[in-house]
Amino acid sequence: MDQVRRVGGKGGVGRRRGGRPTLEEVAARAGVGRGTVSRVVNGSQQVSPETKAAVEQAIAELGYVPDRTARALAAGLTDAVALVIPEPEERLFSEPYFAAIISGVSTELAAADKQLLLTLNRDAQERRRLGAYLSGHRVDGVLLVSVHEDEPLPDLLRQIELPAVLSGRRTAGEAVPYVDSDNVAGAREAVAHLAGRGRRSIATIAGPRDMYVGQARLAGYREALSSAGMRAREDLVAYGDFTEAGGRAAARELLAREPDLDAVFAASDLMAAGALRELRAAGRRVPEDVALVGFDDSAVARHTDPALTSVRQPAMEMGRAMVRLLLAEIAERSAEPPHLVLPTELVVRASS
Amino acid sequence: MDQVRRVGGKGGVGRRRGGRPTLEEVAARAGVGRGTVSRVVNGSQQVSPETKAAVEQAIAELGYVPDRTARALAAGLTDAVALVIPEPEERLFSEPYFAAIISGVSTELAAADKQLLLTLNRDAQERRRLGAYLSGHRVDGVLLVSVHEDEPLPDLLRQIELPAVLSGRRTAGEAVPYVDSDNVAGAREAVAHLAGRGRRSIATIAGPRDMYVGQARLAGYREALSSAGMRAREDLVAYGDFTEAGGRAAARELLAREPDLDAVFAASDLMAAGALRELRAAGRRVPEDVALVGFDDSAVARHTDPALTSVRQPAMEMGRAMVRLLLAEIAERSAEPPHLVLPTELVVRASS
DNA sequence: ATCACAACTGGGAGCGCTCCCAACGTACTC
DNA sequence: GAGTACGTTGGGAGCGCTCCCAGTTGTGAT
Repeated sequence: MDQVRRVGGKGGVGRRRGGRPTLEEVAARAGVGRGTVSRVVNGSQQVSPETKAAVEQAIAELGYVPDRTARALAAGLTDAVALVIPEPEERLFSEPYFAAIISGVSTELAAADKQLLLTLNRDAQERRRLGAYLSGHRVDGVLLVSVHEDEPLPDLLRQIELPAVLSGRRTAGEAVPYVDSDNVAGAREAVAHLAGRGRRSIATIAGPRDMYVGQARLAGYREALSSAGMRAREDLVAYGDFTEAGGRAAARELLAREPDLDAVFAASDLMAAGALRELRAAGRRVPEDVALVGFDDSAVARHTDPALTSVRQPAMEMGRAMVRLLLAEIAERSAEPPHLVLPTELVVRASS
Repeated sequence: MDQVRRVGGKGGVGRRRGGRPTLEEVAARAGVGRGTVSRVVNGSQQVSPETKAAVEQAIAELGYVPDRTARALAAGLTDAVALVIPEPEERLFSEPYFAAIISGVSTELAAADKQLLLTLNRDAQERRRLGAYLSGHRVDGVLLVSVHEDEPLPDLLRQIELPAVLSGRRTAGEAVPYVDSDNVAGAREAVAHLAGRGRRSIATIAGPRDMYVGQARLAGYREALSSAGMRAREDLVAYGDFTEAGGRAAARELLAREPDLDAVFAASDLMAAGALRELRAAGRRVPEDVALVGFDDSAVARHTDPALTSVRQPAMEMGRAMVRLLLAEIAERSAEPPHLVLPTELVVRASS
């Protein structure tokens, strides 16, 4: 029986390493020891040019590719990072924000030659299993997107000493490293823009109360009103859940409370799109009767009619920044959890 | 690049994730051998109930979580699957199709307790590195989305004997396992719908010629015309690249060739959205003057004004099916490359 | 009592790699 | 000449697990 060929895997499912050469074989062929090949592969300076050349030739001849699994086991580092998105799929579909984050993360990770493990966690049950997953030593760090205030995962991760970075913070004083966009300033700018156009009765459709991002945008709304010398009226604030349906319901509510409102700032484009529909249904013209501004500058914003003025978040850049922060944390844990707040940009279109 | 490796090798202690218990420690605590613990963890029937209970208690007490890296190395199976999306990020953002595929894949993979490795490959250079990645023994199989006709990856994968499943096929006689939606039938239904509404001059904005999906939808268009007793006119076919801009340019072209066209079937919603803009700009009313149908039933379709009639692809289900096929291939390679073609559904809205 | 056979169980032998250390030059110094 | 320093190098000792093979025990048949 050939031990060389012998492969594991229960149920007879062969190990599929059809003769893939190992470090050892490269070493034999190059006439050097394992350690030397390892040094060459990992770019150590401690190898003489001639030896290096010989090893590289052997690698080329054999078509050797290092086994990352073995490397991970021996070195204790997996060179992989998990991206956790604890959201129902509807949002994943409709919010290009996620796609942009993923794209940014992917780009930056590829540059660092790290791998991306994607985890979509719809429900709490899956979330629980995730803990085991992550402690199963398969990733060096975790990227967490769209965390709710009561999300326990970040703390769990800290407990098992797995570096993590959030996109967005759970609270104002977030204790875990994060990257966020300047939601307060973005909202402020949007509302100031509305005020600047002479709108006097500016309502807002805020995000969920249990998400910092919702609170922040609402705070920006209030700040802008106050700066413009307007009184903040609680009856001009309605809450939505970032969905189109939620936005529509919120708009209906606002219209009922204040039929004369002449502007709406929605904390997401999807909610703005819902509001747009409701305003239309209620016979309001946009922007003539009611100006409308959204948040996210998503594809939806460009396709409504009229196209939505919206606050652009640098989602892709946020993804990249998250990775940079995470890799730094993996290399060396910093004493203070670092964070980064990126600026937003108001994109003015026909709706305001 | 990784000089500051954190311990390992010798001394036994000091490894990265502090006191995570090992199989061996569980064995010691339960007073059994390693093999027995392994059997319990992997659900073997060959363990007496008492022993099993003892081991399970030890596992619970110690909070033991198997190390997947070690398992992968020893067993030769990684329990991970790569999802490769060789697309520029623009499409990833704008086409909810990808998000839906990802979501389906993720769901099905989670159910099988497998991990999802996501790889976005913008350019050919990254694509090349991918080969090494994949042969680096980190995944048991590969899911490939949106493959162009000249994509070499599937064949490369077959060469290194890594099971793969495509979403969509490269050619009519695809030799690699795939899951596809019935593009021909979908297009046929869309065009038949247009003909059924009395449209006589039905143009199409087809997808890229080098993608099977483009060809298939074009074929469906022709079949439907022929079934309706209409002559296929080549001047009523324009090609786009699945983007909005491409759709707009194609619509301009069509309008120039045949000002009297009264319907357009676009091979994607994004192209339909572009066409809608161009039709408007050219003074045509939709649907009164020109009826319009898209493909994909994406979020865009719902947000244009009028909302687009579109062909829905079961993208999420396709993702799930891909995983099922792949897992089957991993378990046991089938002689004939299996494939699955899922039905589409016409969603009629205001544009037609 | 003996034997055959099954049901269990322990632990050796790796999987392919990284780490580290001792050992080897070689080139200087004193 | 011995002594010191340093740049290289080979290979032992694991990393935590699975696989598999010999036990070991228990059971029923002879």
